[in-house]
Amino acid sequence: MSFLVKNSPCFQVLPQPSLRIGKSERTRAAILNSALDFLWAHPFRDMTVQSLMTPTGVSRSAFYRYFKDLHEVMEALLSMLNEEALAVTGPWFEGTGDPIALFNESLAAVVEVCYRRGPILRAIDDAAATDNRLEKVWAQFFRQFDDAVTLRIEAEQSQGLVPNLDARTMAIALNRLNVYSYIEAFGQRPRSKPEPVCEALNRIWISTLYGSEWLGKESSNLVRT
Amino acid sequence: MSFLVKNSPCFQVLPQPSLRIGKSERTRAAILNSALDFLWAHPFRDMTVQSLMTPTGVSRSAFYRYFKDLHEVMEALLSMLNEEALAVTGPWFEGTGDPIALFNESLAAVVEVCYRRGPILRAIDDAAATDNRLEKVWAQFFRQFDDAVTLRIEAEQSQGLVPNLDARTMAIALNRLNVYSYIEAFGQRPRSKPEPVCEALNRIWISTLYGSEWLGKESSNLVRT
DNA sequence: CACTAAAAATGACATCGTGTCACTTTAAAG
DNA sequence: CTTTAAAGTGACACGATGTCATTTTTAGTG
Repeated sequence: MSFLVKNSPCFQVLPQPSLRIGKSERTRAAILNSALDFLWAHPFRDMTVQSLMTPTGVSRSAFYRYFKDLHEVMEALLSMLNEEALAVTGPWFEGTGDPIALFNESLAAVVEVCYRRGPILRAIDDAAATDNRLEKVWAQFFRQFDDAVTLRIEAEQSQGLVPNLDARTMAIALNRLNVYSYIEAFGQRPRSKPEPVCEALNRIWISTLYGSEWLGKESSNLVRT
Repeated sequence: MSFLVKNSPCFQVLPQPSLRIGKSERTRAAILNSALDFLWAHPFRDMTVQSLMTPTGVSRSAFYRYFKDLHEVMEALLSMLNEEALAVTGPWFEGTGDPIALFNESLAAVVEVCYRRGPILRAIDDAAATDNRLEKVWAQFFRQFDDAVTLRIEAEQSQGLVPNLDARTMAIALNRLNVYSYIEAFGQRPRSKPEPVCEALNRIWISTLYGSEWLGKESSNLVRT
């Protein structure tokens, strides 16, 4: 899931069948690409094993050599998405520097990722409703961000930047706000423009955590140092 | 869906088989009650036609006399939930009176409804992912609140109470915030306590729309009159 | 009470996607 | 070229769905 390359109509797992890797790896990647292609144009509920294997030219039953079932495919896509999201939110979670500026940056980057992967994000959420195991992994994905945001809020609270509130409850609410705003806006094509969504989320987070007087500003070294 | 009566383990459609109504109506209500009972203890993905009919003592195939499929059952439950939610949010949507006080009241009431119906709410969202028609009805449910909140924000803006922002985008984001916070907190048992959720949502809405200086206050007639 | 027509309920069946399995084909290494 | 493990295949059993012809029940009527 590392080497991602731009390809029509969406980012693919492997650019072209590389001869340097085993046949097994190539077929597995082909299936994942099938899934990305399929979900770009259809909802998860219409996905069947057949629909993923036909484009690969391999028989349906071969699918089960690579994945336990369709949900395991979705789990692979989720782990891909998770990598992309973490890569981009890391800076804010570490959190050395101007908190508001850092947040703005991270938010914009994560919105970009979810815009680009919108239909996949939606498909994962849909699929999680139909499978126990995937549901757990999806919940873990959320919890990971819940934990990080909770820590961040508590850190800011200890500096007096954020008022006294139940950090975890707030983190959970704000993360649901974001993910389901992404799914709503970017989950099915034609997708909404990302900028207004980013702006709205930014406004909500900043005014809730720091107060509305900080909107559109960086917190500057006045407060921080 | 009008006469709702408290009954273990959750609110039922009909208290006891009334002899005043036709057999057909009674069986239909029995199926809906089966669904409420089932979803109180199991996720939607485990629901089958059989699982709804066994408790009624009627054969599986009789189900199709009353509903096209399981999703039509969920549609009926959604319309029930919709009634309950509208009844409680109406006052805020009409919006004559102190806006912040009215909002507090409506929010608390809607949180109570979603707490009481948590597992059902979750089941509807899950089911919507697996059926085109239900997905549309569910989207309409959201749109109805998106429209109402948008109007309300615009009304406040024209009075100078709420800053200039994209009202619709904000309404969509805030509604997703609420519904998916409810689903997260109340969607599966054991459910979280409703009060902290209510408090967090209140904080987010108020500080985003009116500014953090209004937290915990009513806007009073100073501003309004 | 008996009769009848419509409503309600039933069991059997065809369908569809799933997951498994015994078997065949392929391809890489000696 | 041979060997052996990996990759791929077709056929099958399963489970849930939705339909249908048929039977049972119910409610109204003479």
